[in-house]
Amino acid sequence: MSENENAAASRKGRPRSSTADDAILGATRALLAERGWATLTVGDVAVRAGVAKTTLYRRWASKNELVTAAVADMLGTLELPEDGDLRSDLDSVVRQFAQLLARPEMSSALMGLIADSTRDPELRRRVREAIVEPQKRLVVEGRARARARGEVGVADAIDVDLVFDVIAGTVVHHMLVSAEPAAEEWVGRFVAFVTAGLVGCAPGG
Amino acid sequence: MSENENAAASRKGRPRSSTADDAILGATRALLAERGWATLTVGDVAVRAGVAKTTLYRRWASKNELVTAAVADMLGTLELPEDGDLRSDLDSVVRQFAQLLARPEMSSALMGLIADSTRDPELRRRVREAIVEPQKRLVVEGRARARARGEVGVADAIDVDLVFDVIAGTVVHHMLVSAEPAAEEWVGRFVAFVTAGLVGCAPGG
Amino acid sequence: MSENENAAASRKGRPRSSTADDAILGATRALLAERGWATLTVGDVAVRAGVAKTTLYRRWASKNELVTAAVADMLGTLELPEDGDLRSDLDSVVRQFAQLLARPEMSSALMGLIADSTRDPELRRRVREAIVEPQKRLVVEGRARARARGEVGVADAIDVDLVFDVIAGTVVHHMLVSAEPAAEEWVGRFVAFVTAGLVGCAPGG
Amino acid sequence: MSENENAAASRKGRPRSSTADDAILGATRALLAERGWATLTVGDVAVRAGVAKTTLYRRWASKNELVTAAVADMLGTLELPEDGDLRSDLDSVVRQFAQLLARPEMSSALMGLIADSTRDPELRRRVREAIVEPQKRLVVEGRARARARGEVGVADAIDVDLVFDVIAGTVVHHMLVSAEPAAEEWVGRFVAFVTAGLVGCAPGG
DNA sequence: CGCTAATCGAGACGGTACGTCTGGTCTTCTA
DNA sequence: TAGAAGACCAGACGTACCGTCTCGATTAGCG
Repeated sequence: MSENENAAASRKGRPRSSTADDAILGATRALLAERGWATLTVGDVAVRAGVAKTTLYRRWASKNELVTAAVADMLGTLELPEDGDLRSDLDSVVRQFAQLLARPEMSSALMGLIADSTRDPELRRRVREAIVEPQKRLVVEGRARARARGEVGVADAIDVDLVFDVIAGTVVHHMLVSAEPAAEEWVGRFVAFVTAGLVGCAPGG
Repeated sequence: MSENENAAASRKGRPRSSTADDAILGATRALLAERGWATLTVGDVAVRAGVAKTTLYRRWASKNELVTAAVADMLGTLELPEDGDLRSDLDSVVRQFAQLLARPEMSSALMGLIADSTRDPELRRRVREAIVEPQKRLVVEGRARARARGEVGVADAIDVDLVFDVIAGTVVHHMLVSAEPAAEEWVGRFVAFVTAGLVGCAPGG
Repeated sequence: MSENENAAASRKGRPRSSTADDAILGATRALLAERGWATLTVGDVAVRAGVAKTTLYRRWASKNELVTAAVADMLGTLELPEDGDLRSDLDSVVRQFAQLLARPEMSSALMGLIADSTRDPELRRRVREAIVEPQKRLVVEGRARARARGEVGVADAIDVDLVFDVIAGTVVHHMLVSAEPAAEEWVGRFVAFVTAGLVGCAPGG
Repeated sequence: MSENENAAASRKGRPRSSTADDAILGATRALLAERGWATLTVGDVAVRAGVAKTTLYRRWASKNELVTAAVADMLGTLELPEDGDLRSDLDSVVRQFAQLLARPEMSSALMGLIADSTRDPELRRRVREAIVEPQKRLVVEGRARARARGEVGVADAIDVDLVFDVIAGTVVHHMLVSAEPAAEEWVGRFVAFVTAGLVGCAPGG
C-alpha cells in the first residue's frame, strides 16, 4: 500500500538521477580530503561533481547534512575479530577507530560536525545516528561476546557508554589534539590501561 | 642588544590600547556564548567591543587566532585540592574540566578550533600552547604529589600524556558528542575507572 | 557560426534582469545629483537600487564604468532645430549643451570621469565613445545643413573637431571652472564670437 | 620691531621645519605625476616626503588643499612676449596653457580639483584664486597691450572672461577629452579662429 | 504520440562577511 | 611646541559563498 503510494508519488515526472547522488558524495569526500571542512564549499562540490547546485540542494539542505551523508556513507561495516578475548577485542576496536580518524576526510569533517552540533540539536541527532552509534555497537557486541565466553564479572563491569566515551574520546584527543599517530606501541599501552580499568572495576576484580 | 633594540622599536609611536584588547576578548567571549563558533563574525566582535576592525586585525590575524586568545584567556589556572590523595585529585581535575566545557562559549569554540587545526599546523601549535598544555600541568603536578606521598608504584605508572588524553578526551566526548552532562554520579564512575586503570598498570599493582 | 554559439551560450542559465539595469542606472543618477561624484559609493547605489552588489559588479566593473553608463544613458539624442541657419543651429547646440551641464548629476560626474580618464586610456575610450562622440554628430550635421543651404564658404571652413572642442570646452569651462550660469546674454555673445570666427576663417570671408 | 615681535611669537616651542613644506609639496607632485589624482594617497605622500602625517595635516587640512597648493606652487610666472601683436600674444598664451596641461601632474590634478569643486564652493574659490586667475591675467595684460598699441577696436571687443573661457576651455577639451596633443599646426588653426572671432566682433570690424 | 510533471545544467539574484585600504585624528616619546 | 611614529575610528572597497530563483532543455509515465 504504502509502496504503491510512494511509487505513485514518485512515478510522475523525471526521476532523480542516482549517478548524481554518487557523484556528489564522491566529490564531497574528495574535497574534504583535499581541503578540509572549513574551506569546503557547496559550489565547489557541485562543480567537482559536474552537477548544478539545485540538484545538490534538492537532496541535502545544507553543508552539514551533505558532509554527514558523505562521511556516513564512507564508514564500512566494522567487525570484531573471530575467536578473540577481551583484550584482542579492545585492541581491534581501538585500531579501527584510529584508522577511521587517520583518513583526512574524516578528522576534519568529524570535528567540524561536532563543533556545529553544539549549537544544533538536530544536527547532533543526525551525527550520532549516522556516525557515532554504528561504532558504539562494537562495544555492545564485545560485551556480549565476553559474557558468552563466561567472563561474566568483567562483562558486567562494562558500562557501554562510559567505555565508548573513553575509547573514542581518548583516540580522538590523542590524534587530533595531541596530534600524535596511533602507533602500535601507544595502542598497546592504552589497551592495557583500559583492560586494567575494566578488570579493576569488576565485582570480583 | 637585540632586547634593547626591540624595546626602542616598540617605544616609538602611540602604544596599543590595552583596554581595546580586553574589550575585544570580552566581546568575543560574549558572542561565542550567545551565538557559537560558526556564526561568530569578526565584524560583529569589533562592533560589540566598540573598536574598529583594523584595531582587531592588528592584534589577531584571523577568527581562529582571536578565538584561541579569548578561550586561553578564559582558562584561569586550575588548581589541585590541598591534602588530597590520588582519587580526590582526579575527581577535582575531572570536575574542573567539565565545568569549563559546560560554558557555552567553551564547547563551541573548542571544537571549532580543533576542527580547523586539523588542516592548519600553525593553529594546532597555538591551540596546544595556549589551551591544552596549561591544563596538562595538573597531571604532572598530581604525579609529583603522589610520589611525594609515597604512592611510588602508582606514580610511576602514570604516563602523563596518556592519562591526559584519557581524561580530557573522555570528558569532551561525553559532554559534546554523547551530549550528556557530567553528573555527580558519572564523574564517580569515570574516576573509579581511571583509578583502577592506574592501579592495574602499576608494577606492584 | 560564432553568432550562433554566442547566442546559444547566452541563452543558458537565468537571464539578467533588465529591471535591475534600470534601477541601478537610476539610482546612480539620483545619488550623483544628491551627493556628487566624490562621495558616490557603489554600495550605496546598490542599496538605493534595491539590488545586491554582485548584481551591480556583474554589469559594471568599477565606479567609473557605472557612472559612464549612467551619464551616457542620460544624454538623449540632442536635435538641431528645423529650418534654422548657421547661427540658430549654433545657438541651439550651445543652449542644449548648457542645459545638460546644469544638471547636478552631470557636472560632477563628467569632470570626475575626465579626471580619471587622464590616467586610464580604456576609460577615456569609453567616455569618448559613449558620451562625447554622440554629441559631436551635431556639428557634423550642422555643417551638412549649411552646405545644403548653399553656405558653402562657411561650411568648408568648419573644422568639426576644432569647432566641437571650442563649443564643448568653452561651455564646460564657463559653467564649471568660472562657475557662471549660461545666461541668455552670455550665450548670445559666445555664439556671435564663434560665428565671427567661422566667417572670418572662410575662404571667401 | 616687527621682527622682534615675530621673533617673540615664534620663539615659543619648536619652529616649523620649512624643509618639510618643500618635501611634502615635492612628494605630492611626484606622486601626482606617477599615479594621478585618484590613486594619490595622503599617507603615501607623507612617507615619500619622509614626514609624519600629523606634520602634513598641520599644514593642509585635506587632500584637496594639499594638491591645490602643490599645483599652484608649480605654476611659474607666465609671460607675454616682448614686442608682439595680437596674434603672437594669443599664440603665446595658448602654447603656455598647453604646456601646463601637458605635464602629467597637472592634467590629472586639475580635473580632479574641478570635479570636487562642483560640490565644494570653498575649494572652487581656492582653485580659482591659486590656479585659474593667475593665468587669466595674461588675457587682461594682452588687452592692455593691444590698447597701448592703438588696436582700440579689437581691444574693446575683448571680453576677458569669454576669451579666457574659450582659450582655456578649448585647450583643455582638446588635450584631455579629445586626447590630442596641441601640435604646432593645431595651435595655428585655433589662434586663427580666435583672432577671426575677435576681429569679427570688433565694432569697426 | 502528445501531455504532464518533475528533473537537469547553467547561472543570475539578494544577502552577508570577508580582510584590506584610506582619510583624518589622537597619543606617545624625542628634540 | 614641533616632529616622527604609529595606533585609532569610520567606512568603502571588491571578492567569495550561501541558499534561492529562473531559464530552457530533458526524460520519464499516462492517456
